[in-house]
Amino acid sequence: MRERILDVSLELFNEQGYDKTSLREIAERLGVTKAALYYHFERKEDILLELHLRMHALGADALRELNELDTAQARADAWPRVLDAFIDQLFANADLLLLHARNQNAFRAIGDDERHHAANEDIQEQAARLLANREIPAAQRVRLACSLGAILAAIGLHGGPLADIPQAELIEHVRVAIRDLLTPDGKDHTAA
Amino acid sequence: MRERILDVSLELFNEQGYDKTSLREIAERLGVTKAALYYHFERKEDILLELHLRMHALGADALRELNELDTAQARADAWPRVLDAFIDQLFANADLLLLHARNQNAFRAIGDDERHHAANEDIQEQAARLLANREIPAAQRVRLACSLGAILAAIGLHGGPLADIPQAELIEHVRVAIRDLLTPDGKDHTAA
DNA sequence: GTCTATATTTCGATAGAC
DNA sequence: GTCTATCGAAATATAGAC
Repeated sequence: MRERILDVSLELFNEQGYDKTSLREIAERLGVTKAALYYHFERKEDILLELHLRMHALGADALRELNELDTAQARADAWPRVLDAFIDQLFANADLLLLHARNQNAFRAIGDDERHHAANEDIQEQAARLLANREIPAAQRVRLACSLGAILAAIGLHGGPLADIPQAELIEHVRVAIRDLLTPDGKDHTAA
Repeated sequence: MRERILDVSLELFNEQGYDKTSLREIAERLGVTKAALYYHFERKEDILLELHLRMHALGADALRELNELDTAQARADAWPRVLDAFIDQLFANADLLLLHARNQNAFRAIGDDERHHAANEDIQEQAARLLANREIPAAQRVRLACSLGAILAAIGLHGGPLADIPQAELIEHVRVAIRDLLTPDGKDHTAA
């Protein structure tokens, strides 16, 4: 049941947003009453928190690999490879990603919560630390940031204007595009 | 006064999100009462709508230029140039962009509103139409989508992990990166 | 585990004086 | 144009029976 609540909540949060989704709606779609939800989750925030932890688990492995590398340059160099493997995983969990992209504000409010900062290292914090690392050339840091945004945009727009493109094909396009983005090619951009 | 309300609202919406920002807070920060706001805006939604119209105005010119081109291929070809000029404008209005990125749900709710669809063509719809155009090769459409996401990410992260990079430098990095992203370079990605 | 009922709070919005 | 005061709705959350 706890699982069904999380599934339905994720659906509704993505459709209408966290704030505009009431517990009554979640309960209705589940065929139960509002009060029943409180048996499984103490507060509404806890539902969102649990969904957040799932995304945290998603990237934990990949980012751990990055952090085990010694030098900052080595981490930057490894990024393309890690990112490439990452893309599949991100697309496979598009709904979790969209939840975060579309409800940044709601998650920020949770950030001040106890358990969030307490227990485990957040994936977002790890990514932020990498992007903030001044030992990496600024140009490369910007490209890293752009690559994340690019992937997220592709996933988000796959439900919209890019809906006609089969996912497998879309992923391949993204993969190649990201590789172009992350590998400066010294092309003459000043044109003729 | 109407201007001050919009300024403060934009601030608060970006800090806490549209839904979690109450009219009471906006009024408090302005040193007036809630009721005073209702003299300038009939509904809370209207504040958000007005902010939306400002972003619409932002891109209207650039996108009009695109739509005046005849063939779909011509529009795709012109995109890099338009986008390049666009980037400056987007960075100059970062707060408006972040508002939209961080409150997608709130804006979607407004989309069903009367005046929004009635009067003018929305910039987002125009961009969506371009991205959905099947006359453009899928690979290129994906790259267009990615470029938008990349720019947005750079702007969003400039307030965070990339804060130490001067804006002028950041913009230049983005400009070059986007150019790499939009021009497939036939590099051998299969590596050695 | 789920229910009915209700407490509590907060918000958007209105009425009318100044 | 701004105020005080209040309405009505909706949401989170709780209490206690089954």
